[in-house]
Amino acid sequence: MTPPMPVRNPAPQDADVAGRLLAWYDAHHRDLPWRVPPHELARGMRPDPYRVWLSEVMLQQTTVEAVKSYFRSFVRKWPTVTALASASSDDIMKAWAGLGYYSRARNLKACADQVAVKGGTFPDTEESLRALPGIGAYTAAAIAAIAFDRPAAVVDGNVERVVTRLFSIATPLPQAKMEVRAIVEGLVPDKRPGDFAQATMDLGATICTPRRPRCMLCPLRENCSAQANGDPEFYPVRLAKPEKPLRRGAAFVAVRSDGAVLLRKRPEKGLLGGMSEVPTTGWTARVDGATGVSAAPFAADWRRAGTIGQVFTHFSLELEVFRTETNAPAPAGHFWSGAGGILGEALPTIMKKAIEAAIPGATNGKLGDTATANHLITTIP
DNA sequence: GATCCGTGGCC
DNA sequence: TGGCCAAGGAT
Repeated sequence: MTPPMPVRNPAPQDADVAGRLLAWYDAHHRDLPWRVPPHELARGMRPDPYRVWLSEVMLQQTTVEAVKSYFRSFVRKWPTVTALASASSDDIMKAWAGLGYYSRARNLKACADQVAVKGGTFPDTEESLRALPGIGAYTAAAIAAIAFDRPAAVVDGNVERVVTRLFSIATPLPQAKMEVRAIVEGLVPDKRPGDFAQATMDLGATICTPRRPRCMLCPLRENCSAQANGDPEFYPVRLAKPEKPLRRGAAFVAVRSDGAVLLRKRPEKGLLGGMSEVPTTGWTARVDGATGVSAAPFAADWRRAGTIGQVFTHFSLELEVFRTETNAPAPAGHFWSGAGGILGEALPTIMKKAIEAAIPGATNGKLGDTATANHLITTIP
């Protein structure tokens, strides 16, 4: 595919892009649990930096819908950054389980600790925020703009899409990032920079969507180069992604008569770092080390319970699940989950799937039926 | 700069 | 149905 012929239209930087976006935001902003809407800001209300920070970290590469319930749960459990700092890493990992990218939870705790030591007050500049664990260029700019009213250039995936369309930027991402940033820096208004950032992201989420953008409803359509060219969906151009290799392994679900499940903790760093898991074979390669019951944590009457799968960021995984019942003490490095089941444990989704395959109903609906149906592989050779 | 890091919804 | 993508960060 080739980019459409550029069409001359009023240059976006000469239009009052920020003014139009803010007016649109006043009328069409989304109501979100962590957001202070424009009419309350106008009455002098200020966002709580803790809630802004928490929501921004949760929203990294994660959809708004997935974040909502986790955000509510976190602020109910830990209303302030000091309260969060007082929590154990273990409790934070448990509360984060299912949201993904678990290094975020570890960095969340590290960041809360640092802020708590300084009296529980977040720094209020982009640079000082950027120095905290888990806060990169995007998150620092977002907190600075939204919580502290600083004219920071907030560039996320939404903004990249809006800007590459507005200016017909055919340079592939992520190569075009610097160009996009420079443009945004020129667009940020002195007043209401936080609302401007949120307005741009809301526009990207509801109007300037990846597929089938609703250009007829867009406040910027008159100045959008891609719209004038007739193919906004062409942008942004992205580099092709490498295909995901398939890895295989086996998972062992040992069930005690009181319903407890044998677990162990994964290393702090790396894939699913710091989370719990049922014992498994290795699965760092396509066929990794010991296979089948020879890799079980102890000899027992292991019965096949099915095969589960999950697609991770850079590989796909299939695990053959084995189950046994035993009341033996936990082997070294292992522990029995709380009697009655595994609810509340820091289990990533793939591990909940494994347990669900071995003990139907064990995850008590915390693993969606749809997800279970989509990933349970019933045809076993 | 390239690679590693989850999950769920969408068409 | 599977590829795409979402308010990215760390190394």
